[in-house]
Amino acid sequence: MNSNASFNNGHEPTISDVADRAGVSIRTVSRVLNNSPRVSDDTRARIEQAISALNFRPSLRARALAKGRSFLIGIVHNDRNALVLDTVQRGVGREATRRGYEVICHSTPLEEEGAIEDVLAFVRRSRIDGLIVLPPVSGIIGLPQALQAEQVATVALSAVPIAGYGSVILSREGDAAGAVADYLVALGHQRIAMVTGPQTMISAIERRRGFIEALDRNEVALLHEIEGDYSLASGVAAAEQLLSLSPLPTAIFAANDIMAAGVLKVASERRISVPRPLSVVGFDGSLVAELLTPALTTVARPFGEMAEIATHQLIDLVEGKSLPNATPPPLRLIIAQSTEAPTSESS
Amino acid sequence: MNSNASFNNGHEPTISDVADRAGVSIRTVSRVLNNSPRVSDDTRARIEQAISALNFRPSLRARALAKGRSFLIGIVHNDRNALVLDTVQRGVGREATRRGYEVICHSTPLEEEGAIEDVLAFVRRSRIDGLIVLPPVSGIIGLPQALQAEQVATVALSAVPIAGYGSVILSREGDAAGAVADYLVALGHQRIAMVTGPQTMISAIERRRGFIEALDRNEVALLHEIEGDYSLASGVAAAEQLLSLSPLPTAIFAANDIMAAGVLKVASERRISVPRPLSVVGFDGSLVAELLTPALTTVARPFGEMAEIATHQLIDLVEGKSLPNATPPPLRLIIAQSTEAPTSESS
DNA sequence: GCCATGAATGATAGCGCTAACTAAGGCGCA
DNA sequence: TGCGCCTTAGTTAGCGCTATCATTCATGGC
Repeated sequence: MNSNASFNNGHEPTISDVADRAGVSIRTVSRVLNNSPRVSDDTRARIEQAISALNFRPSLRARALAKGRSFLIGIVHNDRNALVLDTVQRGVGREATRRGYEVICHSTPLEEEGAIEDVLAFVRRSRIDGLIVLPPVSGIIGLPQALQAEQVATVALSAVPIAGYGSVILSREGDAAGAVADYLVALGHQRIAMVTGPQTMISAIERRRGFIEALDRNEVALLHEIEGDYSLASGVAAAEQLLSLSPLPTAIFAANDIMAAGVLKVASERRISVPRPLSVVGFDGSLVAELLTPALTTVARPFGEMAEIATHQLIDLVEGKSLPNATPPPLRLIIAQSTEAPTSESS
Repeated sequence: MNSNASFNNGHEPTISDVADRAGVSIRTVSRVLNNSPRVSDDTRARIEQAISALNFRPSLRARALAKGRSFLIGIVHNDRNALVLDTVQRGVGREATRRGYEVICHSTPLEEEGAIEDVLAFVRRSRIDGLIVLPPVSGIIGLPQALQAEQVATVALSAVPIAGYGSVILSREGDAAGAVADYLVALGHQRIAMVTGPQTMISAIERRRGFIEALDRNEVALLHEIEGDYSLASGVAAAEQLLSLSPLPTAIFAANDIMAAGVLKVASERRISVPRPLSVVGFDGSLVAELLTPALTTVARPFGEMAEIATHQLIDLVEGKSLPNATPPPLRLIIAQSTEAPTSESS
């Protein structure tokens, strides 16, 4: 359509090209670029016109060098976040672009000792201004302190408050797990079992706690629980035990969608159909939930919005602005085909 | 353990700190940093020792400014790549780190017109030195030319050769689809149907072509084909038609795992069990394949290694080295529980 | 009318690194 | 012994911006 061709004399236009064209000094152009108030409307208009005429955009790297900042923010994640990574990156990217930053991603292993060193190496090497840490990496003990020592502003996503981060975007996973319990009890379930996540991980602890506390409030006792490690195999192993109980549970809550997939596998093998006589609930709201048969009732975490909020806070932190308390959107129970009221004879 | 504390006098050590400590000029330090040969072993050793004593690492942004390059490479992907994104990023990150580059990710929408503009805006804004483009974005008509005009080195991952990119890392998806056909025929299937991907997308065209050509070679005619769009809903819709055929197909090949999940859903609804009398095959080797019940026979694409190779080539391109022809690892047929020989009466 | 006041703009020194260009030795060879 | 040559190391001018001064110019109170 319109020829956006820059008047490129062999190189990108620089701030002095703009200054020449507008007939001012580069200092004044710089003021306009930085929204400094001491510029007359007239001059400002002339400069802005020159900027768009030349299709000029300031060099991030020159600005970075002069300002002593990189205008880069990092995301630290783990392959456990694979299913939500794209969503998170989009959220971070939207807000970062709006504010003139770029986003660097780093996938870190989760081995106890190596992780902190790995993250620190990443921070030092890339010279980012700020960092967003996703769970479960955010829950690593000692990481906030290590990052603090490294002088990098950090915002974490987490299921519980953690001291040491510049800010924590909370997702109330315990509450959401409680909502699952309420929902199952409301359907009429009494024999409810749970496959928990690894109790070394904060999110897993929270999901278990929230679920059990809500059952208590409903005066229903947890029939049985088995600890998994969020993997498919552990979901299968847990289900094999739970589905050998007699009488069978009428509902199983798995602490993530992947283990729930394992439960569905074992149920299918044993010809126990879902949702009746067995209801199954997952957690995460990942895209696998709807692919499974039957589609899984699960809890969706609004990672896109959380990421956006986290980025907003992070950049405020980097730029020394005050941090308003952000309230992230709540988690949402997504009811699909894997849950139903228990059959009458078994309730 | 060991205190890695830098002798930080309030700021990161710079090249002149190193020069002072080693008793040489910064020019000589710079030569060491850039592996220039004209430095005596003695001096080099002294400088290297000073570097590690100060825990100095050169500022990427200063180097970027001086060299006129950013040492940043970008990955352009799309939410369709969500399931492999983490793998790709790891692969790219490994090689990029090794060579002193950082990785910026950008998720781009796939609307026909908007995509090219979106990618160009990203390239201009971030000032990356090079770009890796994943399918299906890599297949957008006109994109290679637009990127060429933008002067950014680009390597694409693709199922077919595409003119205009600096280099293309090929995954022979047609061949892999052919291997699926061979495998099904070898099992004894004769009534085989396919759910294709959208025939506007290169990968979808290739998968269809490879599958049908291999069936031809085996002298088996494709019973029926329905075009989907790689979504779950389209998989369901296609399966509803295919499973209304009479006699039923004994095998269905879906062009991606997600549509295959849709086929499993419909099969389950209609109480047609898998793998007998109905075998189902997917494509992608995504982590959903193993979560499904039964676990899906599928084709794994070695994205991690492809990404690593792509990055290697890209950086060679950026640095003006010659490009050796890279042979990416082949795709792999993963045989799981969703396929089996057809029941004798139906073969 | 004169100087304090303040707004608008300019000159210029870095930010930390790279890369011409220069300069200083050490050596072989006539 | 003197000369050019090669190797090694230093000097210094940018890269494109920001930000600290300094400067100019209009204004207004006395």
